[in-house]
Amino acid sequence: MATKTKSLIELDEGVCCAPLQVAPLGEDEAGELARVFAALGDPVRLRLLSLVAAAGEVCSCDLEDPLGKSQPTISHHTKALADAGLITGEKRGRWMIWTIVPERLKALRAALA
Amino acid sequence: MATKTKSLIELDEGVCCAPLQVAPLGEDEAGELARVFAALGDPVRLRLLSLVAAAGEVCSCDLEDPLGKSQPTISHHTKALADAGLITGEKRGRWMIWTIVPERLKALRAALA
DNA sequence: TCGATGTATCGACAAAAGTCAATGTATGTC
DNA sequence: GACATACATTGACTTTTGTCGATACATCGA
Repeated sequence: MATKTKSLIELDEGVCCAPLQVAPLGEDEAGELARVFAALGDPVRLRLLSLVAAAGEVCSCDLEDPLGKSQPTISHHTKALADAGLITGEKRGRWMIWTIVPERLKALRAALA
Repeated sequence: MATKTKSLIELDEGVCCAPLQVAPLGEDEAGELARVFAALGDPVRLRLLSLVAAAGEVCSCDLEDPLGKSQPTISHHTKALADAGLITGEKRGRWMIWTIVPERLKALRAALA
């Protein structure tokens, strides 16, 4: 396999980019970090994330009512959070079960240090 | 003065909202938190923030070259970060000097806990 | 006072994002 | 097999956002 370019994934392994304060972010690092923060930059997604985090695991169907959004919108937001690596989904029967990815949150905290 | 509605400012005083994991975010809290994260959700602003953080203080004029953006665009982004409370500006002569607000970053880390 | 410099604002525009109704696709139940 | 349920995808629309040129404002030096 070719040497993979450094990515945010490394954050999950504790390698982590230099915290903001230390050295100016490169364009690539900034781009990937920004994608994750952008995923948090929507109130509906933040509440969705906190619902998942607080409950441990939640299916999509149990998110519509508390968030007050349509089913396609919920699906849109879960996908956005999953693409950002903040939650992960497992299909269980007809239900899609979402869980948070704590390492990802940890990595974000590190980047803000 | 009337009793002010709870705001993210309180984060700066260590009061802080419950971390994501603990309890579902209210709509107001989510809205304010999302505004801050949205400010971080752009690669140019992230690099701008890291430049300010790494240098301690920077004037707007010294941001155009490293970021490769026009002066109005820099002004636009500094305003966005300042509105989010992540940086603060002080006018010194003809220069606008920007500094990070470390308590704000600390508050964000706490919210992600 | 005049010209140069550093920022902010305005106006315009293209691109991206949030939302939902309609429809498609699995999965489970009778 | 037929129907119901949970979720994803598509298409369309509106709003927001990032960008820059032009312009206005403030400050300093000559």
